[in-house]
Amino acid sequence: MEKTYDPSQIEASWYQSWEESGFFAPSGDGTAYCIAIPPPNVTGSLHMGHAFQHTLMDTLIRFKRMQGHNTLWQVGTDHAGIATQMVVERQLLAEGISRHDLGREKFLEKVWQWKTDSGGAITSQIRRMGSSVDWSRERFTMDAGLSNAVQEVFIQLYEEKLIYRGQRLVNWDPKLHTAISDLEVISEEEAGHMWHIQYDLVDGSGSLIVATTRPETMLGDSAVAVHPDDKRYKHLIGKEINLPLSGRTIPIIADEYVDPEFGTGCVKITPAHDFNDYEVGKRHNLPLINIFTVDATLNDNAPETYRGLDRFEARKQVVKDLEAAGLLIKVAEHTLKVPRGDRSGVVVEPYLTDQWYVAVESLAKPAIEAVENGDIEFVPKNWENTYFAWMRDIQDWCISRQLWWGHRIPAWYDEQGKVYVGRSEDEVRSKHQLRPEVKLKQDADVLDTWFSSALWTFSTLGWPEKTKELETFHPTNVLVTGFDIIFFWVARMIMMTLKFTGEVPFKQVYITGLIRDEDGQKMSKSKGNVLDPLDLIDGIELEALVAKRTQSLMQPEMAKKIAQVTRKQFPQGIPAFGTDALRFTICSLASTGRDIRFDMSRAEGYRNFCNKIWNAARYVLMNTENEDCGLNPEDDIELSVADRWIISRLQQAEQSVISALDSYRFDHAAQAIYEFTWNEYCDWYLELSKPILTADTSVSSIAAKRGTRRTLVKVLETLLRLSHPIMPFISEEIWQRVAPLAGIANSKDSSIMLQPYPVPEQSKINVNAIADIEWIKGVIIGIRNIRGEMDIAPGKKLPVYFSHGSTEDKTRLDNYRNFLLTLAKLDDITWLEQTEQAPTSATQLVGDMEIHVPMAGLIDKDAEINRLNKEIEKLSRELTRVKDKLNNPNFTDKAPEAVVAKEKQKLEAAASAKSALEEKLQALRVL
RNA sequence: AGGCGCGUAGCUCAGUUGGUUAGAGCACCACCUUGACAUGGUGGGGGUCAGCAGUUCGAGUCUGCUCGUGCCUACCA
Repeated sequence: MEKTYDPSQIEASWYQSWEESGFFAPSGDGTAYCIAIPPPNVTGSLHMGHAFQHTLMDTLIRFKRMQGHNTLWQVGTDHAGIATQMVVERQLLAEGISRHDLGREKFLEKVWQWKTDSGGAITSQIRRMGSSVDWSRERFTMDAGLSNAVQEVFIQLYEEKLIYRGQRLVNWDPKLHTAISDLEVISEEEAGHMWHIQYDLVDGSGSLIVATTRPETMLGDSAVAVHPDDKRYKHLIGKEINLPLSGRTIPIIADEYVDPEFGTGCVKITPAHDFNDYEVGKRHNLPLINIFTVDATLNDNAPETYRGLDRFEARKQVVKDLEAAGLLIKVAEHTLKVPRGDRSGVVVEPYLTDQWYVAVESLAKPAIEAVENGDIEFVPKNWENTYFAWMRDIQDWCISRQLWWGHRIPAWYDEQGKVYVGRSEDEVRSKHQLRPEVKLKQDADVLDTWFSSALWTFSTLGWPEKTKELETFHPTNVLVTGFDIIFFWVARMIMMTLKFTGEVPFKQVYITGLIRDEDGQKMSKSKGNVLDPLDLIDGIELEALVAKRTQSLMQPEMAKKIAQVTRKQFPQGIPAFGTDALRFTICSLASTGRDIRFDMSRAEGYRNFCNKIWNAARYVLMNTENEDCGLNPEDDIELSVADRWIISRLQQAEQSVISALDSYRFDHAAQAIYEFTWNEYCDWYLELSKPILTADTSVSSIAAKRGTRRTLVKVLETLLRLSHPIMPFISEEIWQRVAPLAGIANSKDSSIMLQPYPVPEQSKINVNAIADIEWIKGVIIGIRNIRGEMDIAPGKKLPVYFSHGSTEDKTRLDNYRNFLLTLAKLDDITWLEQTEQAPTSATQLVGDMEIHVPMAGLIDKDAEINRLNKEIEKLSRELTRVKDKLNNPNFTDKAPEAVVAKEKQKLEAAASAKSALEEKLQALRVL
């Protein structure tokens, strides 16, 4: 093996080998365990959020697979209607073509082409993450099977009147020319103005001042509203006013909606261009005057001078004209929430159109109950509140989009506009007995992308067919996703799946936090702080990183700043950490219920951890390959205290990892593996194995060497299996070499990923061995402490004396002398009986036993006095604290006996340690 | 306006049902290239657990308030 772990060397081939061997497919044995991947955009690329979620899902899947479950990780991609269509349209635009120039059919061909060309990127990136998804079952939301499911669902909902067509105000995106759902509108505060406009009464008896943030919409006003109880305006209710600029007269109406405290207490009512005004208009039977075209330019309902103007141009013109007419009373600075389309970024208009809706109320009810009664459980649980809050106030879902890329709505219209819904035009004709001369035209719209996503767990398993997969793997076990799509996706999945399968889509929902950069900022292209998981795996040069981050920015003027920041943050570029280190980092950061700041230094630390495992394996192989590892049951085997100890600790580590993974505490699982591997196996066990393996057979028998080799190999082999779900590549690479030494037959078609997951055995935990090793560690650490504090060279061999020891200490010394000599680098240990006096020394305590390192030329008296003083002071502080506690009758009376006993023990230990050290101090002082 | 979080070492974070002297990694200081590993070893320094009050024998942990901070939902023209 190479001296240094190099992920690029080992990660390249394993994935392909696993995939080709069909290891990712369900085994067919055991209880089913299934995760449906949140389908990424087919033409997208992997970002940190994916890397994060995929790591967690793969860890679960590999864990369950090794535990013997029949696991399926269902993979697939989403057609991502608007996003994909926009990309292709942008490409066409670069050639000077619009989609309308091409026509629907040709355009769709282009999109499919683009999907074929670029759709492989995301799937190959998923592979790089090591994700053990079943590629043989890969699905796409627009493939035939899923499209069929979409159609069936649409038709059934329509027939049950749960899908309907209606005319109402929707959020209209004037750039994309489509309706979007409430969820796709992002409202953020922006600086704007509040214009105060004077509307004169028709009878000339006075005027009203109306305050508005959108003066241009006054061209579509149908009324002015005041609060019915507002004394200032009560007498004006029912009167008519002259609407400036448009020559119309509109009434003054009274409506509770108006807040008399806000603005002037008079509100202009524009039912066709404001959601609230729309409701007011309905209550008062006001006419809807639509003044916008689909582009949000002014249409023929506006006075002639404004026609054709863009809405913002029109606003300027209206303000100017009002000013000229002396009707503009005041302009005030005003911050307001501006609704923008999440894809286009342009201001969305409330716009009156015909759209298709899902009536969600009856679907929402069982979906709420499923979470209330625990059929579906959110992890962490507090997300259930978010879910309930939204579901209990859910609005009908606008599912039609005026796009071309997507599932076409299976509805046809005759020339009278009558709607027929069915699987095809033929079916519609025969079902409704339409004569051939009746002309039918299919609805031009497509469905919201999330409509097909909502069917994901069951449509991918073959629904509406009653497939074996559906029966076996549905409901799926857990959905791993971000909180940002709880409404978009999770809630809608729950509703649709309950409706069509009678089952929940998943039993648990694990909600991950958002991945942020080191400064806690959201990663975004426009901020130039995006980390590409592939760059963390493979590494990237600074110049390439800068180029990548500054390429094709929406705001090119940001490029300079982004380059600057990037150069400062990554002066050396990003080193290659490898997939395993990235995955381990992700797991260790994945504590529940909070966002994650991605910290590069953590990744570096875990890359080092991989190197540590790698080198531990080198050591083990070096000592076991071509050696007798005790596999022959005929041979005598002797296990050392270290062997028994590490086996005990391994059981405990296994238990920790398993219970952590069972409760989605990936951070705890990672930590347990890290600590066991580094702090116990490497730091202590490997060191303890050295004296056994190198000693003369008169000191360490053949059977003992065998036992230690066997333990070295077996523990490592188990540790690899324990780590495999988090670190699939390095564990496989090393396992292939180690497994035969551990007596596990492996061949080319075998893999660690098919091996059983470790099962802790209580009977293998040896408490005596644990106590003995603690003693050994205590002695060694005590001596090392003296070395460190006294500046004694680490290589310098020391003589030491033990005094005031018990018979147990004596036995341990007799048994473990060799460990102590080697690990503490001693040349001799002298046991002193109670009556014997140690030479002048630096002293450490292990329990009541004293360890003495003679000063003789090595140790500075004053330094030792200082060190003792420091220790004694520490003990004094503790003594005071414990004494106070025990002197408090409230404590001794009320605290549980065990707690009190513990405190008493503490008191005794501290007191005796303190007096022992004080004695030493005294002795030194009189010297 | 409502809701949900967060605030623990210089930084990023753990800390189960309240119970040793509050932990880890990175960073820092000193010493060390010893035969797995300098992507390493050994030793060490560093925290008023945001603040205040309360409950309790005992609070990082429970309650209330305050401050700071992040997000979500709904919105007043």
